[in-house]
Amino acid sequence: MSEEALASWRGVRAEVLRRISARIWRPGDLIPAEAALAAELGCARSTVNRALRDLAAAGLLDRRRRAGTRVAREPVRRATVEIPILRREVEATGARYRHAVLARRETPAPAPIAARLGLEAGTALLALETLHLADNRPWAHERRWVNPAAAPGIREADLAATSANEWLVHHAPYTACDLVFSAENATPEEAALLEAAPDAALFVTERTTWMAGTGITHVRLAAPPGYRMRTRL
Amino acid sequence: MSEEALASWRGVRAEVLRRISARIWRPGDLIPAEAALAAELGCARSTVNRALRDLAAAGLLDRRRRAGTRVAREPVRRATVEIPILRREVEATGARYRHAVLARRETPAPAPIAARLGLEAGTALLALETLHLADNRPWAHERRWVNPAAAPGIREADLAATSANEWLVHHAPYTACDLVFSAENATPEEAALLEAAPDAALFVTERTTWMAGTGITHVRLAAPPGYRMRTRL
DNA sequence: AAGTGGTCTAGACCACTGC
DNA sequence: CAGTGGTCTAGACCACTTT
Repeated sequence: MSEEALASWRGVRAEVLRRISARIWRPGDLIPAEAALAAELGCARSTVNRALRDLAAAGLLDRRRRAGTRVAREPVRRATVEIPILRREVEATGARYRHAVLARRETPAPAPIAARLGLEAGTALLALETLHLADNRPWAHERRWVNPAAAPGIREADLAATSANEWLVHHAPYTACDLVFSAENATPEEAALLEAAPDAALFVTERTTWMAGTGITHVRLAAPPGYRMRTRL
Repeated sequence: MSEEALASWRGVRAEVLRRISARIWRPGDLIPAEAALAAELGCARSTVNRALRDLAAAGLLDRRRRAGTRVAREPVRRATVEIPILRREVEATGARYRHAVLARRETPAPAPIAARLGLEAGTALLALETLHLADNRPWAHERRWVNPAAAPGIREADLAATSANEWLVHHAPYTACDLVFSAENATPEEAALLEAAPDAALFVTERTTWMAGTGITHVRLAAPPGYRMRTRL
């Protein structure tokens, strides 16, 4: 009954988590209102609010005004994945990074790409094909379309020195990003590029980014077997 | 100069984002302290704090006490992926969910599994193999090890009625989770189970969860070609 | 109508760290 | 040591929704 004062939002979060895992509060249960919890735990309501908001963001609680806070019946947990620059990702493994631009041309946007970026079909885009290497071994194969209107200066950039990936990260911040991860069997061409077996299972990342509603770039990255994307929660 | 009062943390966040994308504040730049921004924007410091904390969590800003807040030189953007119950994921596509327990036995933990879960090698675990189906077509193949000591009641649970995935979500909340995503070529057995081509590229999710330091379960889920994991940022 | 969470404020103290 | 972000408080108003 007599709780110590938990005067830190992490402390409150831990206590709430304890009550959930001890099944004092079971899935679907309504838990006390912020004000009641604050009084019980001896802290300010805003401290309780921060703790509960954090747990709701993690998917453990459902909160609605007036309706109160409930322990999620079917927690949809959320994990964060980090999206570093490829060069960083390679260097983090201790390997030396290098990239090679395989193709570069200006071309009207194919319909599916234009649709993804929210542009008129036929808009002039910069199409790039790049191979990223770690210690001279293939790390990822990249196919990219860039909207030059949304990335001023990219036409003049030396993309052989700085990859488009890195150039865009430094020069074209984005406000929205769509990510799709999947597995695909390598085509013969891609298998050769990646020095992988025919039909090798590739880890494919497709990313589309926008700045304030304007499509910046759409990219497809294919990594050979062995690639692992990790995250903690 | 004369800013409107931005008396909402989303407004402050938008304004900071604007200044970053307009390159008023460039990568590496030190931005004004919270107190200065609050004065300039006409709001409380805690409002600015919340906005900047959010942008730092998204990877756009680097913040350190005393050192101040800088625009990240190489933003490591973070996206959140949702981890729903498989049944929910299937039902969200409009399909009917079903699962079949292919194997179930109690077995001493193999060394790698024990190591992952932080248990003594040889601890008695429940080993399960399950096929998840959407409209009677294979959706994912699951291999799971459960530590019964951390999931009391699972031995008695009817896992044919409620999959271990779902049972655990309802009965064993976790505090820590390790996730690894990769692509693997199907073995002949797995290809047959998933009704996929030999060597098909499978999207593999490996998940290990703990409650307060005690390993609960380790699971490997393999999804046939066509599976896509999406997220927005 | 009333009760809930969402947010903002003004002020305060503290932890950390670069000077 | 001084300046920064991190956090807590007490109070307030509001938006939303359920009753």
